[in-house]
Amino acid sequence: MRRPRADSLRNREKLLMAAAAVFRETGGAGTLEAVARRAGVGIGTLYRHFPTREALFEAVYRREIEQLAELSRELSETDDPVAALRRFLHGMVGMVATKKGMIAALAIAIDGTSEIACFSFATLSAAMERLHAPAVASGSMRADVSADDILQTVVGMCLARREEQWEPAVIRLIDVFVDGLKTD
Amino acid sequence: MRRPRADSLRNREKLLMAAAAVFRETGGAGTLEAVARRAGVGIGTLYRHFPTREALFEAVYRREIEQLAELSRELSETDDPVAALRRFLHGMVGMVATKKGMIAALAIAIDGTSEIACFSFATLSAAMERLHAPAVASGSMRADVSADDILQTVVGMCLARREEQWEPAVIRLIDVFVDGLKTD
DNA sequence: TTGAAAGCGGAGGGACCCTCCGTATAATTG
DNA sequence: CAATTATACGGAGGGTCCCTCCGCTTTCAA
Repeated sequence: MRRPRADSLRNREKLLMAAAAVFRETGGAGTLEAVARRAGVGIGTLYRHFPTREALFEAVYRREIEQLAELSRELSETDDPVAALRRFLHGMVGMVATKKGMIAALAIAIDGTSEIACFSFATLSAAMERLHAPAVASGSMRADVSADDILQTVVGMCLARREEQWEPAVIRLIDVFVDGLKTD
Repeated sequence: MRRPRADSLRNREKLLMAAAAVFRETGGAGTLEAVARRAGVGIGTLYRHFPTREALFEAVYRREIEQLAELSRELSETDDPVAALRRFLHGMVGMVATKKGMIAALAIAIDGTSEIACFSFATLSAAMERLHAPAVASGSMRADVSADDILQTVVGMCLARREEQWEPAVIRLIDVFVDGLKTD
């Protein structure tokens, strides 16, 4: 098993850079041809590296997803598990509001059916679980709502936004929701 | 100002029937060419009647949206405003889960930018407001979350679903959310 | 150095979108 | 019941994007 050719790695990297730029500018709607052009490679090369649009997307935003996982790891060491969960959700919203690509990454994680979208979802799901399980175990959070339920709710709140300054509203909604999750 | 030609009205109706069928079968992803073919008219005719895909969608699902508005009117005569709001949200989820087209109609109402999508959103927004205002006025619901916030949250919950049997989970989530909305 | 494995590029076929305009038909008028 | 005119019809065609396929090029192990 040879190691990958140098030009292959180079092109892969160029494609990721170009895709990040194009997706940022177009809100994820850019054409793959534009990405290939920008990367200075043929369209065929793009498709060889990333067989579907989603595969490219995910490769671009995998890092974003992993940042969320990282945040959950940090917060999981807190004393107050409900507060940690709340802070995680706030952080999630903040990242979605700030980083152009995150919303697209989440949409894929939730909607996508590709193997790769499943990975994203699993990562987020695990991140959520890490904070959810202690909260339930401590008895301060109701047990009939799963970590995935919460994840999908929060992503849904972010996806279904039309106005410009939506961040404060969603933060408030999350607080309401978490209030509802607390056992009396 | 003459009245519209008979063939025009006939074709419009045929197109709506065909579109409803095609969208039901494809989950809203069917092509406009397929709709025209099914209706037995030319593609040009379709575009004359419905200048954009969204316009056609909305025409098809306007009724669905209006059913929700109707439900809110019925419920607005209840004594317990919070319970009425909760029942409306449950009804909404039920309709989304049952009627194939509703989810698409909602997605358009929330995401769409067309004049016509705005109408859908306004209708739903008004329906929501009809139940929200009394609940807030009665003092049993917090005032810092708007009717639109709730609407978008619930639609988001429905949109961001991946599994098959999602209805019970979303019902539970709504209950949690409404619990959070109640003033202690 | 060299030859095969790996990778590259882009032409091209397919799907869909939407427009345009010559033709056809319904409504109106005399 | 023509003749006239406003409306509407249909689908060819141009544009965009998606994705595949295969002849050519480059890399790298031997």
